[in-house]
Amino acid sequence: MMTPGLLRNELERGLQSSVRSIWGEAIPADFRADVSASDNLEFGDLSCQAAMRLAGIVKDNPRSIAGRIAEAMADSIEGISSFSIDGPGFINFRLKNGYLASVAFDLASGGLQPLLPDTGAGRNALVEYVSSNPTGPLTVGHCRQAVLGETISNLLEASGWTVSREYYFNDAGRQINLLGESLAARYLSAEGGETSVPEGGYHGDYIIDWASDLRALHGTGLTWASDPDTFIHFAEEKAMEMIRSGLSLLGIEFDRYFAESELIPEAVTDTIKRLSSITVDDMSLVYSDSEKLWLRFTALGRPKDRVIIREDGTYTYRMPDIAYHLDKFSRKYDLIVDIFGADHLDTSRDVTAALECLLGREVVSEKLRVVIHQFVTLVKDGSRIKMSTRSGEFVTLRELINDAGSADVTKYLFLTRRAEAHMDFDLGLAKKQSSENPVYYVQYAHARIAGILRRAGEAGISIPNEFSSGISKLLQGEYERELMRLLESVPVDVAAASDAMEPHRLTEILAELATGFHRFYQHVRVVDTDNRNLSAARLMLCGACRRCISDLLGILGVDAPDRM
RNA sequence: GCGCCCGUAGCUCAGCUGGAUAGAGCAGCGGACUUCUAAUCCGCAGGCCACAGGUUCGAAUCCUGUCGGGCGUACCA
Repeated sequence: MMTPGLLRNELERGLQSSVRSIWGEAIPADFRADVSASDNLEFGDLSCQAAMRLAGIVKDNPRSIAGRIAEAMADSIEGISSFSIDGPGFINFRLKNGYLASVAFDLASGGLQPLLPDTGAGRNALVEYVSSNPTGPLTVGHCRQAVLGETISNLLEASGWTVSREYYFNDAGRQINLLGESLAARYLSAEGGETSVPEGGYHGDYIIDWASDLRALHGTGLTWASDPDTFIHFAEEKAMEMIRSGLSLLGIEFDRYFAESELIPEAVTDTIKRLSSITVDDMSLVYSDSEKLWLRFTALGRPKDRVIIREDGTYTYRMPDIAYHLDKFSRKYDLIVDIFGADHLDTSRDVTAALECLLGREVVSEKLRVVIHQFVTLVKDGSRIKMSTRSGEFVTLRELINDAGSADVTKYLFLTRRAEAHMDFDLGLAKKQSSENPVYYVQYAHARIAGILRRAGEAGISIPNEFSSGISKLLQGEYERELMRLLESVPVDVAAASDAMEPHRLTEILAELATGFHRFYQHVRVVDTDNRNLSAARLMLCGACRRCISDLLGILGVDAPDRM
């Protein structure tokens, strides 16, 4: 099967060998003749700009270089019908109609997956995301990360990776203690006690509900002084429950919730031992300062040394985080993906530096990929809202989904922006936006196609079972070709999105597909009982489009409805 | 102060491993439903790509600086 990816590879190889056969040694070893999609149909379907980049190297003008390259292209590449030299020196290629139609046929019959390059080849990837500590419900900020992580996981799976989704949380630190103490305060104050939420504690109303649940279960009489573990465990359980229910609203299921306490007891001490045995410029990586233990991050190229063990003997959170990452590496994954908010950037760099020092720079840079996303700023009535779980001021995931109308709308909205872009989210506009949301535009295209397929079924017309050149001869019209060209580029673009781990590109592709189909629909009649062969051929394009849309929406975790 | 991210149409954002006239959605204006779903399509209008330099045959894209916004700069996570 000639796939869009293979076609481009062969074309690039052909161009490269042609360049080498002409100029030989003058060409740098790493020279690549890239082929990309033409952004304007007038310039053909694919375009190569190697000639312009070679101009300086071989001392000739780009147009003449382009001519020589094209002339030397050995045999014509399967699927390419013609080329031309245009503009300053672009080599433009036109794709054969038969090839375009065959790709559409493959899409219609087997969906997107078989046409995607098998980059992962069954290797194992671990994706860590959300990883919010159990201190309260998931908020708008977590939502972006959850959706990002889930879609990246799906995208990796689409390109052949076996993905494990993991949620890491800290169940041993002082935050959990504070949470327990905050619960105790609510519990006791309901009994008329004077206790108030502790300094730095959690003020959210949800803790009041937990307190009454706790009384229902344990009655009265518990005190923070004598039963701290009861409060802590209850609070943690409740918080995890809230988090899980939030995630289920988004349709997200983790393969594993990894608690810090699950790290074997020696994991952290062993890590410290290993770090202690390392010296950089005759200085130990670990040093003590009276009662505290420091890690010399500055020796690893980081801006500041950090405390790793406090005076009371407890670890600061970088330490277990390093140990946890070592654990991940020891589990023999081929790819380890961390998804973090911008506030974790600095820490993540520290952890990476420590890992590079312990495992070797090559191993870490080969396996570890960190995706950092910027924050979501909530805007209400024109002004920004500062969110904080601790102060109890936040908008939950659930409220957000209710406001936006559905989980699908919410997910799609978050995925239209790239991770590094800051996001303003106007709550007041959420509802208004949702009725004119791009997701409906895409879903509507899908529903329209489903409608055509139903109608065709009633008329006894179906997509051909086998591909033949006769089919492509029926698809010569302007709108057919436009749609086929679009469909042909989808697998390549999806593969690129997967390699870059940039899910927002999928929403771009979807919007293009929907636009392409709506245009096609507007101008071309599909079901026509007087032209059954033509109908069947056009139906094939509809089927290809439908599969592409539903497969892509599937990767985003968004529903592809048959009726709207 | 220092580090990272961002600054593109009225609004929300794509485009950023340099390339052929800078794109989309929404908002605005004007057209298209006896025909497979008008949640659609077609057209018009809208831009010193924050600003100033630099590299290049060629810059929204790369480099430097300035301004503006976000995040971090904890013995919180």
